[in-house]
Amino acid sequence: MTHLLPLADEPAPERADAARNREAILAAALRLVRTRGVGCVTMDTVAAEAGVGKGTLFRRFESREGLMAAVLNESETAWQGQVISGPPPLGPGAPPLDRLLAFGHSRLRTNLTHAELIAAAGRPGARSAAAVSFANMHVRYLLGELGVTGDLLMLATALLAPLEMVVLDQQVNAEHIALERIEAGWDDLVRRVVGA
Amino acid sequence: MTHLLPLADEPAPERADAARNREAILAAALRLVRTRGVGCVTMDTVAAEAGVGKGTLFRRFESREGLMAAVLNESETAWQGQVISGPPPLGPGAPPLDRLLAFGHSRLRTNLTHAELIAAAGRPGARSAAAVSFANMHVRYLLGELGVTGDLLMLATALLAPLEMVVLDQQVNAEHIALERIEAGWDDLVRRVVGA
DNA sequence: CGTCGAAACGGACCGCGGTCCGCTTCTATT
DNA sequence: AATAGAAGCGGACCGCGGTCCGTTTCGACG
Repeated sequence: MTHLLPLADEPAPERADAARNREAILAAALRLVRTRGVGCVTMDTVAAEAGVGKGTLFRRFESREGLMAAVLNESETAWQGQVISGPPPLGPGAPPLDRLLAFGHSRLRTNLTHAELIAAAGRPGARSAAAVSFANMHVRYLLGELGVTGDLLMLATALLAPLEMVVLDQQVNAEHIALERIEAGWDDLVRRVVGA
Repeated sequence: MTHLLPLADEPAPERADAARNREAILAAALRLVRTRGVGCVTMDTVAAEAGVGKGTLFRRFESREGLMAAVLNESETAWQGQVISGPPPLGPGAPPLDRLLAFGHSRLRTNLTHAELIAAAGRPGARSAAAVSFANMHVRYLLGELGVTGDLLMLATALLAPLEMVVLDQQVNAEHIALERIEAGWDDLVRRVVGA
């Protein structure tokens, strides 16, 4: 038994080879997604490309959805960076309303861009918890800056909901609504909610 | 060759045995979903229960998602009946705002009740096209009655979006938000949108 | 270093959704 | 009633996601 007491229950340190494999897998997956498209990426393929056994994939990333979520997370993180410290109006420096509007447009485009990946990542992935709550927090913050009062968490959720892929997909692929109209509709919604 | 000219291109009449099988399959699926829960219903099981070959399932209902969508559609239709001709405030007879609020609450509960089935029916099913557009149309109508002006299709979509299962699931299962709060949040959203 | 327990590995294996194709059944027509 | 061919049928078959478990590798400690 080691001498130190487990003050905080750390999430288990992960062995060196494990970390190496995780990275190899993620890299392989990213490469395959880019070259062949999401639909053609099977777990066996990724395993082969990464030079590991299939079992390893599933130990590191729970499921196919989990792996896809991890791949998606790559670009998601970059996007979050833009929001937090990128150039205005998306990043800080612009008036709150401008930022909010820019945020919505950006999210819209981003979601549409990664549509396939988002679908493959599935809903119940760890993606939701992270991505959704980041977006929600940011919108809540901007609503606060705008002086909006009320249940901000609910309000933020309401603003974010129409930007979810389920909704967007229906509008774009089934109803063939133009992007500009969706954007305009969202702007309108925002203005009504903030009471401008 | 028959004598009559195909004035309208009818969707092919469906043979007697085909119709019989479709019904048997649907009934079997419904029964199994009720007794064992959605997760335990495999296509082979349904086929056995209905006394047909597996191939038949896939010819009638495209995919597992399609079959689940058909099962779901059963209760969906009943619900639409309530909205169109049921007792107020959900049905006709109450003031538009009351109807709209009742509509939202009802949809919320219904979605939550059929959560599993909705998940199993998947997004890209024919379910969207029908169910979503019915709801949208109804909300649009009520917004009209309330004298709201603007892009009603977008507005209706915005009001419906927070009631989608993707959003609800996140709120209920991940963030553990109470139902009452979600309802109150939606009511608030509605009031802001209609400008009351 | 050598040792030892835990963690990680890999690939054979399984179940399920989905397809395919040779056989059967229906129905329109005479 | 006979017939022809289209529509439907069924179950063997396939590929993929996911699991399991005997073997290998790591790294903490003496």
